[in-house]
Amino acid sequence: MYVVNLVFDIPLRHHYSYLSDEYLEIGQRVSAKLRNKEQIAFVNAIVEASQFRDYPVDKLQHLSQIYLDIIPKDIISLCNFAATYYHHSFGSTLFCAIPALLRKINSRTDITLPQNKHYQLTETGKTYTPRGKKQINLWHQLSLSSLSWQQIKEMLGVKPDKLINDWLSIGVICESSKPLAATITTTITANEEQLKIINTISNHLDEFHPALLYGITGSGKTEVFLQLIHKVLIKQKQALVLIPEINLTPQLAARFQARFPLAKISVLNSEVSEKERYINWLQAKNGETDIILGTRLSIFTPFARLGLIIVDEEHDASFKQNDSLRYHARDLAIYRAKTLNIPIIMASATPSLESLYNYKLGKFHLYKLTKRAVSNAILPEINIVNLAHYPVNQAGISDPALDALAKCLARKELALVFINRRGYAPILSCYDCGWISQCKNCSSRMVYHNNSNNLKCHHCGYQTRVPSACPKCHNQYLHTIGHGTQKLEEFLAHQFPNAKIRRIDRDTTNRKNDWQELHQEINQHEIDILVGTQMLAKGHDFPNLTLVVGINIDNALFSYDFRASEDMFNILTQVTGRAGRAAKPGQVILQTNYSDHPVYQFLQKHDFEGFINYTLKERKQNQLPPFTYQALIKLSSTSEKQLIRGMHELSLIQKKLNSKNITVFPPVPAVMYKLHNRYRGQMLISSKSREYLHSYLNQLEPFLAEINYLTVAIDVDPLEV
DNA sequence: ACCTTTGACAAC
DNA sequence: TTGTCAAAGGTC
Repeated sequence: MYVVNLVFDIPLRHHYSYLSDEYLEIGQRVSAKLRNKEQIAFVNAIVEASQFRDYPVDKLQHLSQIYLDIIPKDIISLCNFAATYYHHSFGSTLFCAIPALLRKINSRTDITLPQNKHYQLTETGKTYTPRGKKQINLWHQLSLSSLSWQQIKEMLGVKPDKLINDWLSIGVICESSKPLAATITTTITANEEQLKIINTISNHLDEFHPALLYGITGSGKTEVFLQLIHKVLIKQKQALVLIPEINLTPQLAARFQARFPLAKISVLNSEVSEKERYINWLQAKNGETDIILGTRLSIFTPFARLGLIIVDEEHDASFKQNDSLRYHARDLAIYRAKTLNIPIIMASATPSLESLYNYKLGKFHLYKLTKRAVSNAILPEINIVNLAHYPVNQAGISDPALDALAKCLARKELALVFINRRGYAPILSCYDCGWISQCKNCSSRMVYHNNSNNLKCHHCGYQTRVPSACPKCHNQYLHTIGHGTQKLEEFLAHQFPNAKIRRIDRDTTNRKNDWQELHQEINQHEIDILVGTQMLAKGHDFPNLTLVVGINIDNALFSYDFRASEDMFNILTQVTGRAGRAAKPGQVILQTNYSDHPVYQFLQKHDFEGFINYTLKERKQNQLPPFTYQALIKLSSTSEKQLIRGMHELSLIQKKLNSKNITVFPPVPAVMYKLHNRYRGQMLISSKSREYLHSYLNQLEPFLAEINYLTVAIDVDPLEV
């Protein structure tokens, strides 16, 4: 008889003990009654019942069921680290890290994995005479190379089990080992710069080697990934590639598959069904998968032989999860690479200040790609249009920008107009009484969408019909304030009636097919002008694009969030990087009221390093990250009264604690005070030392647990302050 | 007397 | 987190 210590999906520190007749593995999935309710749990520890002292053994219950799934040790230790670092309960952390199918009590996990056997012709098989067109064709293919069950199925068009069994029994074919994933059909030569980096990193494949790959847009970072992955595949190891958004996945997956036709590549993101995720999880764990391509959540995928982690667009904020376990996938990836003793490549055209600072501290190795990969491709010329001299029209566009658009149309080349705001106009207002389109759930305005004739809140999703008159004073004439993608699209269609204009934002382009269609249309030169939000900025390659116009880009300059200008610089670098990727030179026009602002000066000179040094200096002066480490205590409640009570209690707690080497800012209402019908407040804690910050949070935690009349969360290394 | 809301507390 | 329990407050 054994006593097992179980981890449940509850936000508590404590774990619970049960009796088991069988010996169980650490990480094994079981179910047991907790508070009279059947729940899934995982084995945290196991001892002989006679050795157990913590609780009277005769009062323990037996666990109910034992499953076959086991969370591997390295994932458990990753969760342990994440739980400690992000001050989240171990139970909730572990349950975040596994496929949803494994979390639920009644889900079917008795899935048979897809067939992955391979077959080849035997010596006798080579003289066999198959009958029928399809069989002849199959036999012919088998005489050329071994084929997988899946490939045979595709050739026959039906389930091949019967034929395979027949041929196996008469000795025509036999099972063969899986062909090497590293087999490449196309070889692509890298340029000198790329080769040098590939060769250097190749020397560190068997050790922890945190590499920051800083490569300008279009410099061919992906080629570096592919060649390094190839080297990892040759060693029969697996690779994990983390990418920020799901938009880019199909393109990237296709490129990887084309390069490694025999590799098993699994995609992992929120579009993948729960069942498929579970299958991916199992296949990566048992070593069948060669490459996982996925969003932040894939950092928790178990691997049998992980050999390399790549974090593409390492600066991207979507690697940070902003609810439940508030982890940063890049940072967990570093931990994972360190414990596995493998290299990790963090790549970006605009690396985060945190990573660059880590390089300056000697923690990361820096590799630079400074040239565009396509020969002759040069960085676009950037023109700053000072709006003091060139006023804008009703759609927010200046004359120089319109001129450039007209010329681009005449050249029959593609133009991109970037405006980071979807909808028609961000506010609808009555000039008579001052009514504005306020959301009833949030402290934000509802955006006017003219195609659906709706007012939509972009924060909570609430929408209403556009009122025909002012709801307050019944004035017939309501006005829009500001510009969005729809307004711009409407204006450009009017201005250039013969141009084919395509709007790209979350309202038009949501599903993966949309992107495929878009790329097809662009490649067939069916589009003249793209109007879109930052969705367009990331990673896409539009060969004929030679003009980029940036509208309404000043918003971020004077934001409450100290990271806003960094984000804006990055997005603009990415957007402008779309222009002139092929042999044609590109031009960028940025409209601003603050043309003297350093951000624009650095942008214009393509001086990322200048911008970084300027921003680092500013951060140092103001004692901000990366020079200090921050944590946010976030409070929220549906009752404003309770929130105020919570903020008051938090400030009392804070005064009681020893805050040596810690700066604690008093609790304040959040910038978005009301969101989705919840009132929100926060307390910022900052310290020059990570250790001090963590020990302060440990001190604070038991007190936070006592504030149980509202939701309290700790956000370590928050990205939005 | 009876019903609903609220806060405190415990889970093996 | 979820669920129970008792006290408190309100209604018929």
